Amino acid sequence: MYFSSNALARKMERLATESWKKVDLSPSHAYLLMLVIDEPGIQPSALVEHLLLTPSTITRLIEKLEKKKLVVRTTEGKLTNVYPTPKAKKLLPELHECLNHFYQAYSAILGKEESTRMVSNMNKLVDKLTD
Amino acid sequence: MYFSSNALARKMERLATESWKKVDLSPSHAYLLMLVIDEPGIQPSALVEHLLLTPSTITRLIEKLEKKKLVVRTTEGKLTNVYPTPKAKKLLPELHECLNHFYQAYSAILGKEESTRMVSNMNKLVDKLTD
DNA sequence: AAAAAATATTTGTATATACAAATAAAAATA
DNA sequence: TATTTTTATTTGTATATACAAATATTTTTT
Repeated sequence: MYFSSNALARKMERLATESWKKVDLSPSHAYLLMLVIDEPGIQPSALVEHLLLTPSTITRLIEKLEKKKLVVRTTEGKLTNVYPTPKAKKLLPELHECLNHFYQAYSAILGKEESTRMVSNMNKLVDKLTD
Repeated sequence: MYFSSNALARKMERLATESWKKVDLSPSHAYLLMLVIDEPGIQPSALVEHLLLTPSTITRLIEKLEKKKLVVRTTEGKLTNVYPTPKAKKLLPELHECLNHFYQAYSAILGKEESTRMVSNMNKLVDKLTD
């Protein structure tokens, strides 16, 4: 189980990295950016929930996107809002293309049905492991 | 799919790390060590196949176990053999205990049947992704 | 036999992520 | 209102792993 889940994650990472090469973003950065475009002003805590990553990782991802001028951060009190830049919005169609490319890539290998089932099983498992 | 597989791997990593705390080894180190004990003189290239990791990672894992005096390496020509030390052999029962603890931990959460099915599905998937 | 190609391993460096501690602000309690 | 607790985010540092290049050796080809 240990090695299977790790191996699967690494394979998926590779496939995803390949898919997002065109926009020069890692899959995590790309997903985060899409969430920010979809919901401008979204807070890091919300990103944590969507992406199943830890707060520190989210901070690091945002920092990198900020350097690339794809998002901006405004902090008021203890809360932070993350907004997409025009540059990011312009990139959206390409991001969707990459997402689609990735989906096609793995569902071509697994079949759409099996893919869907697998994802939902994994999610169930993750939920159960999240106490 | 991308986040689900990654999240699952991270949860499993945590569960496994917990299980191997007693012997003060990371799961990867522990599995590698068990393989070496099981097949003294095993070569890095064989470990690569068993553990689904890259050669460089295997080298790094062995290096660490060597520092802990749990394995020794002998190199002749381009081939390297890895052997367990007596210290490692003495550790074997504890390693098995940890392995069992880990198995109990996740199959308690998922059920033995679902666990087995999940693992075999993941392996199938990994195989298909390994071109 | 000399040169080229293939194979096994190691080394330098980079990426993704996490944990724990630090910071800072808001909310709850006394 | 002052104090404590909780919540949100960031920072310092560590781990697991990979890729690409380097090294060394064996095998194949010429």
